[in-house]
Amino acid sequence: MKYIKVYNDLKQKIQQNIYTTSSSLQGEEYLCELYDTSRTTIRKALEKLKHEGYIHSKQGSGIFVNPPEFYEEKNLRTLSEKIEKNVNLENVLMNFNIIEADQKLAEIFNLSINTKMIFYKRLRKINNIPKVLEVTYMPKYLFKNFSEENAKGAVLRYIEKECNYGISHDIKNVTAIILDKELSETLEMPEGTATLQIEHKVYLIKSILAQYTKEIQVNSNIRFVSVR
Amino acid sequence: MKYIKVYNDLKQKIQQNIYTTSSSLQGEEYLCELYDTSRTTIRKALEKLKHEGYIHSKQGSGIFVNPPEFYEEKNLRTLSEKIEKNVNLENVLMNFNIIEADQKLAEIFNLSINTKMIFYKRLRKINNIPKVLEVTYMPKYLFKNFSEENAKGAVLRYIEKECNYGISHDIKNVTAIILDKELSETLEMPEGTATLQIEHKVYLIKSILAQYTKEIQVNSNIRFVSVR
DNA sequence: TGACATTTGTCCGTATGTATA
DNA sequence: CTATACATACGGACAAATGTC
Repeated sequence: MKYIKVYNDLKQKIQQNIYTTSSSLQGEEYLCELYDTSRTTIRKALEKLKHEGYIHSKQGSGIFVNPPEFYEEKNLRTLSEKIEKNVNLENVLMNFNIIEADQKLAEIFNLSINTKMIFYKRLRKINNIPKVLEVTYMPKYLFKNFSEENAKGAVLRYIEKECNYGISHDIKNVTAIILDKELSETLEMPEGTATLQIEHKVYLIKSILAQYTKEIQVNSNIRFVSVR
Repeated sequence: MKYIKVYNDLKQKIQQNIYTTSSSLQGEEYLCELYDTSRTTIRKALEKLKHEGYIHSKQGSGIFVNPPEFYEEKNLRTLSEKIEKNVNLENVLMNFNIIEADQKLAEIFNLSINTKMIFYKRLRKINNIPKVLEVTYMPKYLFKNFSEENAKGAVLRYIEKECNYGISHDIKNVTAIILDKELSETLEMPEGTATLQIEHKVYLIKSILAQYTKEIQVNSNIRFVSVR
């Protein structure tokens, strides 16, 4: 796929700051010659970069690179994709079980009651400091071979690479909660601290709900970008 | 613009539930004939609908309509765009002033210290119940005629329609806070309640920061959709 | 299992419209 | 006013995935 190659190459150049912020990208005609393709292909690559917040273009003027804050938080990234290379991410598995769906779970997943579900609870530590407490449910029939070992690793990566499922969307529901005694102990924070609770619904293509997660993040703020 | 017409028409049909969820959209060839256009134009309209979460397509298979939760919260909408028609939104202006930027504000807006800024604080009530407390800063030079009256209305609408500026992105930073005495009184909630504090940065095209807002929302959760 | 038609995805060339400098 | 650069639109060809017989 030619346009993906162009897209990847331009993205890399942008991330390496080869283009200074707001500087122009020498024009579509030039890029056609540089990559030896048609304008259609170049525009498709630019479209993708635009959609992900890397660039914007203006008729009659040119193509401009956006500052990093425009694109860094726009797409769904896993915790392991977010953190830098030199920090240590550890997932402490606190619970792992195959359970049967109760009414609430069945409704969330749009499955019948008593459907077999994978359940796990884990504490994610960065450089040995607790950061996220996660409770996750996944339908067993979609992930027949999912093991404790998988639950300790990068689960979204598992879904994509091992199972070959295409992840489509993640719907996040954010609320504020106050840490009770139990939570404050596991998260090593004072009781009464205000934290963010995030409910995730990870969907595969064709609207299949693959994962329902409730997580509590300590000491953190979330950043989102909406496009008008 | 032909593709916008196709886009609008299909969007309207989707929102009116003319297509049942996950049902197919009769195919590109069919749509070409229906709207009397080329496949390029149809595909451009479909691309836009895809980006906004209304549909997804699969090679060899077809075009499918997504359930409402996929698209309803994906784009930047103002409070007045979100609420239903029959509820009463009232903005109580608590403060309005022209101030000079201190160091922190100057840094946020990337302007020099003492630049003239519009400042206002307002309480947004829905059916007479306090919902959002907002503190907003906007550079005076961008909005020369901005008045108290404008601050009582729909400000994003003012930016777009009255000033003719194009809004590009909104970057939200969400944190959890606990209501102190003063906040709890204005928001009519018990002291100590956990709430969401959202910092907005509304950018125009070319990365110009038009508005910086800090808002506190009571009794609410925020929903976001990330695309993988 | 294999062959086939269908449907979306990719790519090219070309022409014209429109905002900007 | 003019040249430039992006935006829109058309038509055609082939590739790749899917569903069906």
